[in-house]
Amino acid sequence: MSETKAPSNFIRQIIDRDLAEGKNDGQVATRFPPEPNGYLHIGHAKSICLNFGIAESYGGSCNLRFDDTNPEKEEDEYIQSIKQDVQWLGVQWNGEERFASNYFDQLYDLAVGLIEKGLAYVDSLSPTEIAEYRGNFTTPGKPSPYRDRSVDENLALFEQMRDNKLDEGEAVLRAKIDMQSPNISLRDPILYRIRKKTHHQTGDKWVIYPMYDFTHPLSDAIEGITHSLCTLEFEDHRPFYDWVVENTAVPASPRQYEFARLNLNYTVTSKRKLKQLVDEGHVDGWNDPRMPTISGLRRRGYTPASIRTFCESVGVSRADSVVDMGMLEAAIRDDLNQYAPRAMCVMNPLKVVIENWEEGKEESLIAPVHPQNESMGTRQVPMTREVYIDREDFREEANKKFKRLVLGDRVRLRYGYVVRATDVVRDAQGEIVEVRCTYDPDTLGKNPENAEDQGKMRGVIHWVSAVKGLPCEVRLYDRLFSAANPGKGLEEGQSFLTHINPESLTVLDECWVEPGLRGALAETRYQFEREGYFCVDQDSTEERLVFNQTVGLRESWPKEA
RNA sequence: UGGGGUAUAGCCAAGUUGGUAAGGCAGCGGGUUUUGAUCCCGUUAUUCCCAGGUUCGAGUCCUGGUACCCCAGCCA
Repeated sequence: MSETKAPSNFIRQIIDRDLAEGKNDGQVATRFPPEPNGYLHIGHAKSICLNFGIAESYGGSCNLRFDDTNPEKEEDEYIQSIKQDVQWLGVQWNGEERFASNYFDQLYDLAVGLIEKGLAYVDSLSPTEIAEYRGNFTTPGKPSPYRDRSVDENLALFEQMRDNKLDEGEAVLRAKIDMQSPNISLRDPILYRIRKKTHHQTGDKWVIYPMYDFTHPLSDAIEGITHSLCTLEFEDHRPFYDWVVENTAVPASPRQYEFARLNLNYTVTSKRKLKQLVDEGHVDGWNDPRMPTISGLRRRGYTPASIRTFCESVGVSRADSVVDMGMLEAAIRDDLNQYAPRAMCVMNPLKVVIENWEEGKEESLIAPVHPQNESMGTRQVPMTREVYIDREDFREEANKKFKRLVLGDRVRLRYGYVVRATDVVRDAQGEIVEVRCTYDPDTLGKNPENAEDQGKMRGVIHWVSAVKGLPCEVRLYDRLFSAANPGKGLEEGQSFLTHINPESLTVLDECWVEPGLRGALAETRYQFEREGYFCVDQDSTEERLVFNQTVGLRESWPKEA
């Protein structure tokens, strides 16, 4: 996964130092711990690349662990999709996938241990009372009247919680730390709550579930994780993470380190918002090609390698940042440019008739599959009297900067002959429906000798035979949101949804692609020359190909063309 | 407002004990080119949030400010 040396970042420096000091017996163990409550997105890819990348370069291991402590939000569908996405990204987790729920028995015992040490108690305050007693930023919390229950009473009550003798909200188990702490997450954080809900892994075995803050350090310790990497918002929880590790009988002392989560402009990377886009039908599912989900990027045509190099290029730091979408696009262009087979596809067809080309004559032109990689071989492109070119590639008149077909001037049909536009045919509305041309038979593989006398030679354009080409559908995508930071700067009551770009999807259903692509399988990627990178969509059929535009080619146009 | 963090180019981001600002993306100029692509060459911070201070020397140390982010779920 790393041809290049992984770049320096503060986490690698910490690990280097730990190793130099002989910590953890020289071992490095990380984990990627998603909650199965949604699909993975590009932000998770950053975490995956970080955790698995570190494990790989230090000869360590990385576990895949589902943080499944809240049966209310989780589903098996998400577990399956997460496993598939992680695999697709090309990393391999250590052994079988783990579940925090695998440790529920141990966690329960550890909680009992805390009660026995007088470090945890059952609180019978109501949820609203607990919030009131917690205080706020300026007001310290105050102790619950139940804070000083005896160990025996706590033990009995916790058992009642577990044995389904109490109702939801009637009691919680809390750590006894410091209700006055300026760090609110230390004001007797809740360890267990009652949730009478069937769990996707443990079924109805439990009616009490441990909280993330209690579960995570223990799961890490149980699995022998050495470096537990999470995002910045958990910074305030680190003292409690350490408290849990110190005060329970666990076999290891993992350490938590926080890094800044990935933000991309013109999109959202919050599970809540992505779920809303799906649930309300603003997009066509989690794998809609406009979604920043792993499955969406995949369907869009992104490769695992491009996502990995992107993650490497954005680096890992503790500074809040918003990465430009252009970086992601640069990564996929760079990857695909190297090996994507080239093909010609006309998306807005305009018929061209070559008047001096014999009726019915067909010629097979030879074109390289890749201009810089001869080993990819050649392909055959049929040439006929009638071909399609893109409407954008023809103008009745244009200045010299326009390097395409202009009435009276010449242009090369890529891999074929030089043609000259002689006339146009219009329909009743006056719209051009056809361009009449002549071709120079002596220009295959060589340039015309007569310079300007037949009109200016302007450039090279792509085309597809009107009789041999394959009709197809092409889906063009634009950014999902029209604002760099969706939802920002709006009035009260407006949500990020008001920034959805109404033109994020354009379906072109009268496109023509060269016949060699017949039968191409879903996810096959091409560069449509002069247009961009495209991949075959899963909606394709034998009869009709459907392509998704992954990304356009880089464009450097003279300003006033 | 109490606590915890972060500030280096348009966007990410390196910068080890203070020694004279990496790299990528984007941009700009030029060359090659049967893709306005690719590739190649060159260029882009006298300056590191601001103000003082220490020092022969500060992005790195000290002092004081400013801006932004996170925390008051029985979510993760």
